[in-house]
Amino acid sequence: MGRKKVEIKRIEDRSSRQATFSKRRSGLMKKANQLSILCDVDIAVVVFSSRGRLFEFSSTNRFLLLFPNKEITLFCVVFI
Amino acid sequence: MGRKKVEIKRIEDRSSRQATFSKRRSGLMKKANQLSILCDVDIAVVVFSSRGRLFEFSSTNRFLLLFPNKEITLFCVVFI
DNA sequence: GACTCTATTTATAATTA
DNA sequence: TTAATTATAAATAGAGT
Repeated sequence: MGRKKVEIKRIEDRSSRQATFSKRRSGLMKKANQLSILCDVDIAVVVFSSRGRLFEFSSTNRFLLLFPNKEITLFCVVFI
Repeated sequence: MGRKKVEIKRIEDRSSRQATFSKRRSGLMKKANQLSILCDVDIAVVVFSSRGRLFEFSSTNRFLLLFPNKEITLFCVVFI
């Protein structure tokens, strides 16, 4: 989906990896949102960066997203 | 990405919705897997169908996927 | 419902501003 | 560096099995 075919393995270059992370993370959340709407299903996506930053998507408040503290040593998605 | 542009709203036709769910769910999990590998991050995706079936992807065993029972009234993704 | 096919849309890698 | 641009790879809608 770009100028070149990309092999699916860890991107070693730091800035390339960061750029790809930003783009593809956005794409993943978009896809999750579309799927939840098109098919009327509940979806949660959680992504942890290597530095412990958390990115999440939830299609519904039927998921409780719990963030106990900023260190995020434990993170829960609870389906209620 | 298909023969026609699709508006992002609930697909009313049952079998079309089911077909799309199957295809796009597979696509979403694939994208999650690629992102986790390319960018070396941890990802969990949980999808609940309207009938309560659960589909999940986890890039790592740092996520504990807890299934208390088959009824799945409560489901947890725990980041450890 | 789950495959195959393929026209077409969409995502995105590399580049440029 | 952050934001567009654009050429190309990839996903997928619809049809047929």
